Amino acid sequence: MSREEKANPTPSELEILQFLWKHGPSTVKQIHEELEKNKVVVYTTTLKTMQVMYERGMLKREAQGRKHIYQAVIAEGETQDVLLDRFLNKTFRGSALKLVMRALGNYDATQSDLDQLKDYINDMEKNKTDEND
Amino acid sequence: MSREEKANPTPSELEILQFLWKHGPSTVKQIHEELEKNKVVVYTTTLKTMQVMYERGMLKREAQGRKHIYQAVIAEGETQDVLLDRFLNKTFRGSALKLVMRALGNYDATQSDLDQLKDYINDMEKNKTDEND
DNA sequence: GTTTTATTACGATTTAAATCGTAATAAAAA
DNA sequence: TTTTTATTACGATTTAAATCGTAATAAAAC
Repeated sequence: MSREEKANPTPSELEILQFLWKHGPSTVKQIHEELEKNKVVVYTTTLKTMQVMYERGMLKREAQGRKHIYQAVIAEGETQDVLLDRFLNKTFRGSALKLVMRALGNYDATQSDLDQLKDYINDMEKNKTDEND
Repeated sequence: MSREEKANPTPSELEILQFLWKHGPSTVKQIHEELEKNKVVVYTTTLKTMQVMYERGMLKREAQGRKHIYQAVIAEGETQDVLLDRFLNKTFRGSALKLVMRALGNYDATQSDLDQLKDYINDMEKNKTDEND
C-alpha cells in the first residue's frame, strides 16, 4: 500500500487515527471507549474497523498477551497534507490563497493568531529572497 | 432539506455543482460532456445523479421543450464554508491557524499572494480595533 | 405521418463503508 | 480444574453512493 493510500482514511478510520495520534499505542478497548462517548457503536464495530485498517497497512499492532496494541503507521502531518491537498483542489479549485483567506475570515482569529501568521509570512518572504541570492 | 444538508454534496455531486457554479444554468448533456473528459462515465449516470440531486433539493430545474435546464440551489461560497468547517474540525482539530499555515507552507505562495494576504490581515486588525472603539 | 434521435424515467446492480451478531479462544477468577 | 470474562475472528447485513441498461417518449428530421 502506497503512502497516498495509507493516508486516505474513511471518516470512521480517521476518528480512530485521531485517537492514536493523540494518545499513542492503544488497545481496541481504549479507542472504543472514547468513540462511544460521541456516538452509538458496538465494540465489535470498532474492532472490525481496526482489523480492516490493519489488513490494509494503516495500522500496525503488537500482541501483548491476548490483546493487540495498535499504532498508526503514518504521522498526523502526512495525513493532513494529503487531505489538505485533496480538499483544496476539490473545494477551492486549487487556490490556496482563497482557502487561507476564507479560513481566516470565518473563524475570527485572535490578535495572537494574526501575529503568528505575520511572523510566518515574514519568514516565507525572507526565504524567498534568500533563494534568489 | 436544510441549508446544511443542501451544502453537503457527495464527491460526484460536487463535480456537477462545480460546473454549474462556473457555467451557470446547464443541461445534463453539457455537464456530462465535461465530466466525460476526466473520467469514464455513461450519460445516464450523470443524468441519474442530477435527478437525485433535484429530488433532494440541491438543484432546481426548468423545462425547456423536453430538456431540463438545471441550476445549483446554493452558492459556491456557502458550500465552501460548510465544507471548510467540516474539514477544519475533522482534519485540523478545529485550528484554523494551523490549517492556514500549512496551506501556505505547502503551496509556495507567490509574492503577490503574500501581499494580498498581508493586506487582508491588516484589514482584519483594523476591524478588530474598530470594534473596540 | 413515419423514422430517427435526443432526452428523461426508472429499476437494477455494484461497490465500499459501516455496522452488528455469533462463535472461538485465551486469560483471569473462582 | 472449572467457570467466567475479555478479546479476537469471522461472516453477514445494512446503508449510501455510484453506476449502468432498458424502456418510454418528446422533439426533430425526413
